[in-house]
Amino acid sequence: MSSASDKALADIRNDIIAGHHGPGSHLKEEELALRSGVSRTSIRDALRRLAAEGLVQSSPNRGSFVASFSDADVDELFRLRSALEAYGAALAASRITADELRELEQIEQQLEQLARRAPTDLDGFARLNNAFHKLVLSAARSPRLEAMLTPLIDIPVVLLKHYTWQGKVDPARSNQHHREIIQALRARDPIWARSRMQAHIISTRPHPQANDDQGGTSINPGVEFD
Amino acid sequence: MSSASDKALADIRNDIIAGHHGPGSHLKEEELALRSGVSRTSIRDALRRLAAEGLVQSSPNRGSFVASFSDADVDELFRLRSALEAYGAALAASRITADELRELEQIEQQLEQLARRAPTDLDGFARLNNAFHKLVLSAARSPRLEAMLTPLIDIPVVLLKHYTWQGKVDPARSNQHHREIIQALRARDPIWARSRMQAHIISTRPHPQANDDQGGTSINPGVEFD
DNA sequence: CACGCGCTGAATGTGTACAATCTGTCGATC
DNA sequence: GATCGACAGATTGTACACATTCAGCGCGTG
Repeated sequence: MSSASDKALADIRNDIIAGHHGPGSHLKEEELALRSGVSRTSIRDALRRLAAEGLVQSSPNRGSFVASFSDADVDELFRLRSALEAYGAALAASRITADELRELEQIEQQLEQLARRAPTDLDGFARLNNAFHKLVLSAARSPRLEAMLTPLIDIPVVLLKHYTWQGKVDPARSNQHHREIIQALRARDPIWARSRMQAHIISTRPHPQANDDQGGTSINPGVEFD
Repeated sequence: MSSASDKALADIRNDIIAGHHGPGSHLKEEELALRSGVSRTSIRDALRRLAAEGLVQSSPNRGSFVASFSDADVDELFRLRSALEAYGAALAASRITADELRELEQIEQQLEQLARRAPTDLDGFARLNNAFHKLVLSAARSPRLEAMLTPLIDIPVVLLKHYTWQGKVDPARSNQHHREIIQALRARDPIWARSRMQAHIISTRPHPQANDDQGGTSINPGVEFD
């Protein structure tokens, strides 16, 4: 399945990211089929793949729904992402090419340009930020890691659309981190790259508001993730 | 899609694990459909899910093939699994119930019984070992982590069938590790559980024979994984 | 009024037919 | 003899039609 199903996949994903389907909304197959101009068969295929990515959730005989995330889910997501992407950055430090490093710098400069403007273009920022992280990930040369992590990187973009990012995305600090990551990669220092990436992602994670330390089933910060 | 597709999924997976389809072999849809007594539609669905798990690889217009793993792949797999499952163990330490702990001990005792017999029943050992790890994982109460990790836990079973496990599976040592993990979980000590699990998995990983330290693109042990 | 039963319509699950694509082979040509 | 090209068979991709399941609703009953 290629052309039709791929088109469907792209269409649906774009519509979700663009906010056309809100979290929890029911993705009806026939509706999507009509919208994309392909048959339900291809739509189902695309939905399966999106479910595998975690962007939609399916239940038998009920259909597919856009995934929705609780605060705890988001926290969990970022911790996982932090652990995995830090691992990826360490691999990338050994394997990244000079070309890729150059491209990384280009992206970083574009990010800085964007950060200097007054009303921050959050959309564009997210897109460039994504490109940065995807590029580092691909430099790790681990297809499986890439497959697991790509959805985790994409999901925050969806979150941006529908949840209020708890107050602050700090472009300046984020760019500072990016520079440090590039520095570590250029030095080909896996440990450095690892810790920088981990710190970067954990620090960009949205805070569960006023994390009351009642303990219970909530996550114990700074302990469980590596 | 439930009954037919689920049956297909189970059938195909079992056949792969049982060694009926070797690594790299072409999984022809019609053939599988005949074998499972369902239509190609359901087979395709099952193949998609298996592809998402990484147990099969699909390419457009060519079909699906049983995944095959190079030594480097296997090494990568185990490192990833180590990082993720250690994280899961840490979560489990906070969240596991008394019932689950009891069940864990039961499994461990069965494993010990098996280890005492002369010709080690590798098949049964693998199955119980799997149950142990799956149970710890489910105690972490993180559906996403579970989804990512389950395939990584299952794949070694497939490997056992077709690759020569570099010499030694040491049941006694493995059981020793399991006891320590249970101990850490009962103490509800995330850090302890984490490090025990990590050590356990890394130590059960098959060694890429005589890891010649030529460096290059090969993995630098003890550095990149957390 | 609350509860339960059965119906109905919409949505998903499954099967089958047809279209598109690829792989390997056979033969013609240089 | 080697290479290129076209054909044939097999295999996957897509569409559509039918079967099945489920959620909601209205009706009747205690």
